[in-house]
Amino acid sequence: MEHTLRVYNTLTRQKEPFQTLIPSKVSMYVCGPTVYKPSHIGHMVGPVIFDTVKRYLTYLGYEVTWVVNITDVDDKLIVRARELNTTVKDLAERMTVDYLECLKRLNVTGIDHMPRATDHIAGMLEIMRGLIAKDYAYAAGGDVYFDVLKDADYGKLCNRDPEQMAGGARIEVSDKKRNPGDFALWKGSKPGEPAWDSPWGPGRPGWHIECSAMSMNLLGTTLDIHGGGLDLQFPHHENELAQSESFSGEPFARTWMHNGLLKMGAAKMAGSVGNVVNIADLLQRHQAETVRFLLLNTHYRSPIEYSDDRLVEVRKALDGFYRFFERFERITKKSFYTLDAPTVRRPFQAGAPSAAFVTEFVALWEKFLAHMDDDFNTGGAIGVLYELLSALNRCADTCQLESGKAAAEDLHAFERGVSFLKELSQLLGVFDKPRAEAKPASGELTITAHAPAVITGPPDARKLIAGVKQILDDVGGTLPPEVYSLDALIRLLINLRAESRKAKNFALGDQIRKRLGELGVTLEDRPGGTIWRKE
RNA sequence: GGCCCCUUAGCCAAGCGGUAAGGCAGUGGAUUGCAAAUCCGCCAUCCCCGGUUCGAAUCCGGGAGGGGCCUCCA
Repeated sequence: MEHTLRVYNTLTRQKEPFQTLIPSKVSMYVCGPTVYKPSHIGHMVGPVIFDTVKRYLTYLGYEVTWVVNITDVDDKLIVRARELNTTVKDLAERMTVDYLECLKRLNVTGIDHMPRATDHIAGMLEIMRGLIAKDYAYAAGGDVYFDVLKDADYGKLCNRDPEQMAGGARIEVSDKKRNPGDFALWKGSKPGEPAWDSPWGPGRPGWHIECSAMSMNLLGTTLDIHGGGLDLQFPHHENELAQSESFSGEPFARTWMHNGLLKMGAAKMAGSVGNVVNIADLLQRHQAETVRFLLLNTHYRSPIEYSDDRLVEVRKALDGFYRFFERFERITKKSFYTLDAPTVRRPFQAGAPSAAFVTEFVALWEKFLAHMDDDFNTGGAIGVLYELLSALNRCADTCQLESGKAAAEDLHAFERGVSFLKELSQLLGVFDKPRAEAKPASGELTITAHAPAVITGPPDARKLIAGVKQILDDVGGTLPPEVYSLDALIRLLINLRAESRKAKNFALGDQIRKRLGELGVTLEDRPGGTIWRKE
C-alpha cells in the first residue's frame, strides 16, 4: 500500500508507521459505555473519532472490523436499577437503545459488532481458568484476582510500578487481595445481585475482563488498534492488557489510541464531576452535524473545548458550506448530498494543460490527505476543507458560473473541485444529507372565492404563511383563489419586489425585503434571480 | 506523593527544526440602487528565563500557570 499513515501509539509514546498484523486488514476495538444512564456528549467523542478513523482506513484500502462493547453488568447498573425499581436487564436494555440512537444521530455508522458483556461470560471464565492455571490469578473467598506482581511487565502502558502502588491509599481495600494493585476478575455475588455460575461460586465479572474476552473472541488474540478515552488508560486498559497477554502469551494490541476528553471551562466533563450535557437535550438545540464537526475540529488526542457558544460558532462556519451546496445546485441542478465521489484513495494527476483551478483543487485535496496521514489530524484537515470551499466559491465567482454564460470547461473544473469536496466530506462523515431543519416548512394557504382563507400545516409553518400573507395583503392587493405553498407566496412577493425595483420604486422593494426579514426570511439577489432562505 | 500531558491572536484551533493553516468575532475594499451572499486585504512571533543550532512555536534545562490519571468515568 502506497501511503505513509503514521499513528501515535500510547504504548511507545510516539508516532509509528501504521502496519497491520494481516496485510490490508484492520481489527479495531474501542471501549464502549456502561449502560446505566443516558449518554452525554463525552460518550460520543470516541465513537465519532474512531468512526472517522475507520472511514479513513477504509479509504486507504483496508478492510476494517470494528468492535464496540456494551457493558451491561456492573456495580453501577445494580445500584441504578435498584433506584429505579427495575431490573439490571431492563435498565441496560433501555440505556443501550439510547446509546444506539445517539450514535445514529451523530452518523457513527462503522461499528461492525456491539457485543454485550453478559453474552460472553463463558469466554471470561475461560480466561480466568487459564490465568489461574498459569498462576497469574488466584481465587479468594468467591472472588478471583489478578496478581500484578506475577506479571513481569505490568504497568508498561501507563508507566506504573506495581511495587509502588501500595503507597496509594485510594486503591480499593480488600483483605482478600495479595497486593494492593491486584484487581478483580470475578466478584462473588451477594444475594439479589445478578449472578452466573463459576468454578468459584456464583458471581459476576470484574470490570476489565469483559473487554479481553470480547475482543479476543471477535477479533483474535492480537488487535491492530485498541482505542478508548484517555481516562480509561489506567487502570482499565493497563489491566486489560496485563490479563490478556498473560493469558494468551501474545501481544494484545499493536497500537493503543487514546482520545482526549471533553472539557467545559477548566474541568473535564464526566458523571463524577456532575457537569454532563445529555445528548438528547443537546440535540434539541443543535444540529447533530454541528456536534460531530466540533468533535473533529480538535485533534483527537487533545482535550476538546465544549460550550454552547462554541457550537454556535461552529454552526456559523458550517453555514458557509450549506450555502455553497445550494449554490452548487443552482449552477449544476445537482444535489451535493447525493453526489458520487471516489471512496478509495488513488493517485490523481491534474493532467496538463489543466485549468488553474483544477491544479489548486488537487493541491488542497492532497494537503487534506496529508493531514489525515499524520495521525488522523482532522483539525488540520478541516482547515483545508475551508480553503477548498473558498477556492470553489472563487471559481464560481471568477468564471461567472451563475450567470448562465459559463464556459463548459470552467464548469467542468468546478465540478471536479466539488467532487473533491464530496470525497473529503465523506471521510469526515459530514454533508451526506441535507440538514433536517433545512427542509422547507410545509403548509398551505387555500383561498376560495367566497370563504375565509384557510391555512394548514404545523404551527411554525402556519405562522410563517400567515406572516407572508399579511405582507401580501398590505402591499399586493387580493390573491386569486388558489392553493398556495409557502414558496409560491414568497415568490409572489419576490416578483412584486422585482417589478417595483424595475420601476425604480426601491422603497416598496426594500419594505418587502425588510418585512420578510422580520419573519426570518432572507432575500439574496443573484445573477440568476432572487432566492430566499429561511433562517 | 507517583505517572502522564498542556500553555499559539479577543475566542476556538493546526503546527513535530527552516522562518506562524483555518474558523468565529473585528476591520478595510471589490460587488450591490441599498442589502444579503461571495471574493480579496488587514488583524499573533507562539507563558517566562537560559541553552543547543546557521536557524526553534517546534529540541534540552529551569521557572510560572493549567489539566488528566492513580477510586467510577468515554
